[in-house]
Amino acid sequence: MRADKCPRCGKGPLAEDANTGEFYCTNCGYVMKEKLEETRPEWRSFGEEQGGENRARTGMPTSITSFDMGLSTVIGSSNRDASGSSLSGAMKHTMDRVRVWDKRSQAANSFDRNLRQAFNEMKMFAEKLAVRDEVIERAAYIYRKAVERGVTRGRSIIQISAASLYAACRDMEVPRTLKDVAAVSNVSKKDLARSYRILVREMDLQMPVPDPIKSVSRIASRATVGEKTKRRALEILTKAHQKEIVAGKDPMGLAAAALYVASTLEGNGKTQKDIADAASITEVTLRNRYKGLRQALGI
DNA sequence: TAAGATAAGAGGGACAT
DNA sequence: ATGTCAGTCTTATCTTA
Repeated sequence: MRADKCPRCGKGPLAEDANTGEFYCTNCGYVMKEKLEETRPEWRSFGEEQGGENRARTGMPTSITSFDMGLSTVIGSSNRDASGSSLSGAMKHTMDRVRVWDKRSQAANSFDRNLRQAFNEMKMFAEKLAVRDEVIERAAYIYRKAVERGVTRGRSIIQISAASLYAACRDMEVPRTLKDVAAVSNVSKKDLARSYRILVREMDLQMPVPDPIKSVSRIASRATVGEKTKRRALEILTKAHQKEIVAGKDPMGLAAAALYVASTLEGNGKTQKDIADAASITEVTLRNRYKGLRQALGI
């Protein structure tokens, strides 16, 4: 699996630097920008509703989910310049300073260690949630900002990681509920919700209002209702939106209710329980939305 | 058996104190 | 900071068709 030819001089062989894990050409000295394993494209599909046709590429050249942005060159310790002569005293001093900062970029401090751990957690959560890589990138960005602003102080990495991921989903309108994220992250829904709100408040995040329409196909596939019913549910939701009865309501509940109405209208016997289970809400909540929907639309 | 109704409890936002 | 209030969702239980 490992290429052993240098992309610059075409020869080789390549060797791994024991300290940095980087690969370099033993012939010309060319250093790979990436760890070799990450350079090959890796194709996979995401999400149950995309059905596999929506493919994304993993292994970005420089990813902010990598704690040091993938820049991992290390400055050596010998006080010699490129041609091998000794450095002047002033230059030695300068190089010392450079090395200090270089070290700091190597996860030598708690800031980077913290980020690295958080990113690993978020990747694991995201994998289980089957969300696209862009969402992870977004989550990583939010987390980094949160740490820089000191929002995370006194809160667990896991909690803020999960909250960042949830925030990223919200931000990018990927329909994942608090419950979903809580389940994969082992953080209670309550704590997750609280951390999420803290993130939003402390960082003045502007979140789009969750759109029930985005949730419909998710519920539909889980409850195995047909495409026709799904489209009907979408029409119902659009009408409901015009009647302005959707404000402040749980989007999952609305989506589920619309699907239930559509399903009844189409005459394929889905019970309230079927739909409610598929949407991870209670039958009562579904009924309440359903009642409002029927009223507003005169069904 | 499915659908509807009722009641109690939790958690958070808005607003006032 | 703390308390109250209205509104929402959830769970449990009972009734109705």
